[in-house]
Amino acid sequence: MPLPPLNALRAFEAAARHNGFVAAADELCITRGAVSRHVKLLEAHLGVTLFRRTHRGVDLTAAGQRLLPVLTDAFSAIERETRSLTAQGAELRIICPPALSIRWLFPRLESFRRDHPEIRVRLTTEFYGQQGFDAAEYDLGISLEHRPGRSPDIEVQPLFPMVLSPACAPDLAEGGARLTDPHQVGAFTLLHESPRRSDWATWLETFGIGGVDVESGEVFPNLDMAVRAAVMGSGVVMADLFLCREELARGTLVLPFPDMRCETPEGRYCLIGPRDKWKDRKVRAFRDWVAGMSGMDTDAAR
Amino acid sequence: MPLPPLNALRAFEAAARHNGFVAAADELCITRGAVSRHVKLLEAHLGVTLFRRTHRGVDLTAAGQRLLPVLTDAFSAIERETRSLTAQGAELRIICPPALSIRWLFPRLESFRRDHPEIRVRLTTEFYGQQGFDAAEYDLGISLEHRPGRSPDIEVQPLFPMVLSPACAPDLAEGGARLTDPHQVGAFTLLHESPRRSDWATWLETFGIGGVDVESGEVFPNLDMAVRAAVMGSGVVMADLFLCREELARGTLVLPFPDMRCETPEGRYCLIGPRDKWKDRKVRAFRDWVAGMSGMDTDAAR
DNA sequence: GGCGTTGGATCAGTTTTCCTGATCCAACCT
DNA sequence: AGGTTGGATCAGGAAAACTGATCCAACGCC
Repeated sequence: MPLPPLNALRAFEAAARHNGFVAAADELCITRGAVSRHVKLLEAHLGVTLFRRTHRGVDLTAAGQRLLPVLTDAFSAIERETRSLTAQGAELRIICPPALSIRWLFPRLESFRRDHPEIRVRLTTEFYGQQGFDAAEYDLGISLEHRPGRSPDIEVQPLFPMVLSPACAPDLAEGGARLTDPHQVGAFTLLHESPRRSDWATWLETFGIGGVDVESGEVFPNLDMAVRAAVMGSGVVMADLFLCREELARGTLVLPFPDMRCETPEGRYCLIGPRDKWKDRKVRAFRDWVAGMSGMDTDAAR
Repeated sequence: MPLPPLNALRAFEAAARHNGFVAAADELCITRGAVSRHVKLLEAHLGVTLFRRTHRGVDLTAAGQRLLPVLTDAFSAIERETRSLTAQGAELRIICPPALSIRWLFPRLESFRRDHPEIRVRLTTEFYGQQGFDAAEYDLGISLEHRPGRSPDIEVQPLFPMVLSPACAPDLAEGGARLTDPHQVGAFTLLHESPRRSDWATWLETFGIGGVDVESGEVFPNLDMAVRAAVMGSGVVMADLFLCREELARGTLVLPFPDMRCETPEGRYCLIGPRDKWKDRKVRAFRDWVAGMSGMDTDAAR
C-alpha cells in the first residue's frame, strides 16, 4: 500500500502538535484553509477521524493520538539528518595524498581558514581509491597532471613540479662506504615511497642507470615515512625536492648527486575538481588561495 | 528549517533501496524521468550529492548512505501506522452501556458477524463520557431516545422500550417480613443501577409513593451488578423487564407488584450515530440487522 | 565494429496537487 | 448585539509533479 499524501501527513502532524490549524498554518507558511483541506484529505484517505473539532481548536481522537508520535518521530529524524547533510553540503571537501598533506597542505590550511572563516574545510588525508578521484565525495583533490584514467569532466589547475633526486643521511654520503657513484645506488638500501616503486624507476630510467634491482629495498606506505627512514640512515630515498625541503635545508638529508634531478612523466602536482563545481564560490576561493600560495612554492621547488 | 520536498525524499529512498531509478519508478508508479528529477532536486536542496551514477544504476555516496536508513525507518513506521489505521477505519465501532451490552447486544453479535463476515465490529462496553456520544470515536451507540444534550447531528433509530418494575429474590417477596405493600419498599434495601438513582425515583414518582428515602440503599456501577445483588437476596432492584427477562423466567427474581410497571421519561432504547455516517454501508448493515432483531425483542419486552 | 539493450538525463507540454483569498458559520466573550 | 477566533468550503490561480519523447553513455553480443 502506498504512503498517504505526505504533505497531508505533515499538515496533520503540525496541527496535532499545535492543537490547531491556525498555528500549524503559521509554522508551515500556508493558510488555515490549506491545513484544513490537508487534514480532511488525510482522514478520507485513511478512513478514520483524526481530530475532534472544537470552537477553539482541535483535539486528537484515539486514532489521531496513535498517529501523531509516529509522525513526529519520523519528521524529526528526517529534519535532523537533512539539516546535518545541508551543513555538510556547505563544507569544502578536499582529499590529499598523505605526504603532500602533512608536508604541504595541512600546515597551511590555517592560513586559508583565517582568510575564509566562512568556509568550513574538511581535509581527508588519503590516497584515492581504485577509481581515482571521487567527484561525488570530494570537491577538490591534489594529484599529478597526467595521471591516467582521469575522467574528462575533471578540471586541472597546475601547482608546482615534482622534482626527484636521491637523498640520504649525511654519513651515508660521506662515511666509509659512502655513496659517490650513481651507478652504485644498488649497493645501498633503496627506500620506496609506495608499492609501485615508480619514483626510483623513473629516476634510474631518466639517467640510464642499469643493473639496479628496483624490486629490492624497503617499501613504505607513503613518502613521508620513506623520508623519515632515510633521515635515520636506513638507506637512500628518491626524494621530492619540494616536500623534503626542510630536511635538505637542515642537513638531515643530503643529495649525493645534486645535479641529477628529474621530473616524473606524470607531470606537475595539480589541484583537481569536478567541472560542474569548478566555479562554485568556495572552490574558487580555495583555488585562488592555492594559486597565490603555490606561486611562491613553485619558485621554492626549483 | 523546513523539511525538504517530501516527495523527493520518497523518490530518493525508493531509488536507494533499489539501487536504480527504473525500479524505484515502478514501485512509485511514476516514470524514471520523474525519479531522476526528484533526486536532482533533493541534491540541489541539500547541497550534497547522494548518488554516484553508473551505467547500470546508481550507488550511494557517503551522504546518501547516511540519509537512507533514516528515511527507510521513517517511511516504514509511517506506512505501518497508516496501514493499521486504515484497517481500523474499516471497523464498525459501537459503544454500548454495560448492562445492555452484556445482557442484550454482546451475546447476539455472533449472529451479526455470521451474517456479515466482511464487517469487523469493535464493541466498546462502556457508558458515554461527560460529553455524551463521541461521533469522532464511534460509528454507533445505544442510548435512550430523549437523553438531553444530544447533538442535532445525531440520528436516532428506536429499538425497544425500557419498562421498569421492582424485582427481588422470591423469599424476599414471600418470607416472614415479605414485601407485599408498595408503600413499604422503603423498609427494604433499595438496589440502585447508578449513582443517579434515577430508575427508583421515576417509579416512585409514577405511582405517587412518598415517604421513601431514595438516597438510601446500595449503589452499583451498572444494572447488571444491581440485578445480581438482588438475586442474592440483598434487596429490591428497579428492574428493566427486558434486561432481567432471564431471571424472571427462571424465578430467581420475582415481581412483588407485577401490575405496577412504568417507562422512563427518557423514552425507548435506541441506536444512535452521526448523520454523516448514517448511510455508510456497514452502519446500514448493522441498523438493518438490529431492526430485524429488535422487532422480536420489542415484543418480548412487553 | 556495428547493433541492441539498459539506465540515467533533459525538457516541452500536460495534469495534478497545492495554495490563496474570500466568504461563511459556530461558539465564545464583552 | 457586536466583535473575535478558529475551522470549513470553494473558485481560481500557482506550483509541483508527471508523461512521453528524445538523447547519451556504457555495456554485451554477434
